[in-house]
Amino acid sequence: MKELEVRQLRYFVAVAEELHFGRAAERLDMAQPPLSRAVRELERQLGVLLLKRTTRQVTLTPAGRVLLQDARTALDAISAAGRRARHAGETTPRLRLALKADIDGGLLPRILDAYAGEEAALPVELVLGPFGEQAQAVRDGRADAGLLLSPFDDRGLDYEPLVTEPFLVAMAAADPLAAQPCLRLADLAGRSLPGGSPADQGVAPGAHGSAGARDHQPSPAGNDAPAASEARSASDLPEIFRLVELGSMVCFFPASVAWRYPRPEIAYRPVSDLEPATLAVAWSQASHSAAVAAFVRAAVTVAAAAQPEAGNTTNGS
Amino acid sequence: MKELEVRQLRYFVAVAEELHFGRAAERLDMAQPPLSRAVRELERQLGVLLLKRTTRQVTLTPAGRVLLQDARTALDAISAAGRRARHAGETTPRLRLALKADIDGGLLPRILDAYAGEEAALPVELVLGPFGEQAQAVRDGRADAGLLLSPFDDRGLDYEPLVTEPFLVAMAAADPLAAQPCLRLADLAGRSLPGGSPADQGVAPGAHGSAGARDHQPSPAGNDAPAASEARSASDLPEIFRLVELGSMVCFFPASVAWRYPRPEIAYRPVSDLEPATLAVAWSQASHSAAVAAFVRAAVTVAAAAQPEAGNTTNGS
DNA sequence: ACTCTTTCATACTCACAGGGTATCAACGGT
DNA sequence: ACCGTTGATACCCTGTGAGTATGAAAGAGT
Repeated sequence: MKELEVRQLRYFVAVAEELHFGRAAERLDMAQPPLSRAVRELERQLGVLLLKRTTRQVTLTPAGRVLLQDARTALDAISAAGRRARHAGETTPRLRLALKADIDGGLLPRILDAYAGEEAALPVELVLGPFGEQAQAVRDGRADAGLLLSPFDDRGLDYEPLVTEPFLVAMAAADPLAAQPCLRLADLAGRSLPGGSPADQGVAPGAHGSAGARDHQPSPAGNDAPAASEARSASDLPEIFRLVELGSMVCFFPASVAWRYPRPEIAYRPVSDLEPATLAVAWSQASHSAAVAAFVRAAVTVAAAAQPEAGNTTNGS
Repeated sequence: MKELEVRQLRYFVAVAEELHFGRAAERLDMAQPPLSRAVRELERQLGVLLLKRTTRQVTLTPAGRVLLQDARTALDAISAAGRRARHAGETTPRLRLALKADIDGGLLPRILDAYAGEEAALPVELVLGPFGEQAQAVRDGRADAGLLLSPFDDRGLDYEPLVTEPFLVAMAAADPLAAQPCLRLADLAGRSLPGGSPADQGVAPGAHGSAGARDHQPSPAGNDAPAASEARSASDLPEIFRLVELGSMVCFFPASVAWRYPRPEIAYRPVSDLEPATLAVAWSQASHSAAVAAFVRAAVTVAAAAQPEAGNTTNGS
């Protein structure tokens, strides 16, 4: 019953995600045979069959699915440990805040102001992630805290809700649907959404936890660069707006984002049967840092002042 | 910027806990020089000084403290991944429930009953942990769920409170303090508590999170046995009761535990300024298993029926 | 049905990293 | 001043993880 190894987990996750030893090996930048051996050895150690292989295809067993989940969180925890330790050693400690540009509900300036006034305040460094990867950034230690929209994968995170606001659908002003003052999801059936990567923006308030957003890591492993440009279908706001104006797609935004981009050619309409978006401040359960605590306090205070009727659901910590 | 290794974290944690390379090496069952080298190499990789060494003593730097925290959670996550995968591969899947004998508030039979009626119910295996190590057992995958008393280290766990009941202090019936119907903490100053291992029973509602209960793992590493007998000062209930009867110490218990051990020679008294104990059902954030969900549902339902006035603070998941 | 291709497994070799032993060097207590 | 304690350095050696070459099995195509 020997010790489990990081290498083994990385290998297994790669294979489990690719469901193909050859591709997985390529992704890991190694040859296929040692990869096969390593996974077999892992199975032997655990006494469990993780993958069902035929010469034509590889599938996960139930135990494999369990391990895939846990291995990902474990690998996150490891990266987080390394990143945080590195960060803690830097000469100028900073608070790294992960957010998606413009989803702060207009609160960010006030939050930063309030935070600057706190005792334990540090200089804030914004970590702009292109996807819905804010939660992941906090989880794996690239950021100390994050502002994120509510259906997010909260494993390993503590969080405090800040403000809740409705989702609006953005569509071409000329769209016949724009005549109605309020829509329902069914009305939008058949309209194309920013598909491919539904992770961007507040699209698809369905996909929670589990797989969903984090199956592939498109950037080459171990790349700490500020998030390589996402060459997806349509991912930056100007491009999305352009497509919306042209009527070739519709898109959901939290109200505060919509207010920030008033465009004559785009109509924003509420959607009656769509869960509202909740902006939350999240941080890793693992780190009890005074700077983070101060930031959370600042954020909650500002949000409470901005939306005084909000409920106060305290969780964890 | 190479990959962090499990071995390195284990080594660092050992040294950080012992603050002594020699002892740490012994604990890791290896020689001292390679340990020193490994830790140095870790520091080099992170570009951070983790330990300040003089020839006479070793101390943690701030970065070292940060890493100690994160390394522990990371190591837990790794063990959990291994244990859960092993468990998922077993032919008879079971729900492993961690609890301390008698702290279930008398709810356990009813909860098990209700659970047995659930769709996704599995045979339940009780994991009796001697310490306050239930949370740890759930965290590192030895158990799928746990019943634990409230101030517990909830990192990595989701939980749902079940019932709240006051702590009582148990003392010799002959004790002069027993004359009073209700005590305050100050009255007990100077009385000896079950010291040494304050982790047992609901003693000391202070020590939360961080270090505290989990610094050493007394049982030999990798031992999956049903928790080796704890040879601490006084850890099993009969022994504790004996000492209480003799007046040589006092001890706190949640009310339901006290009711279960009525003894003529022992007086139970409420303590006015002591936080009540909350029993909670907890499970790992990482595992979204139907069996666990069913158990939580059963537990919450039973608890709600037993204590209908309880508030309903929902958190996570 | 035969073949070709795809894909995972096996056999063998090699290199390096992690561990051991012996020893040194620095600092403290007496 | 000396000795004991404790971490660091030097050197060697073994085990294991990775590569290359090759095999075997199972679909797909004709």
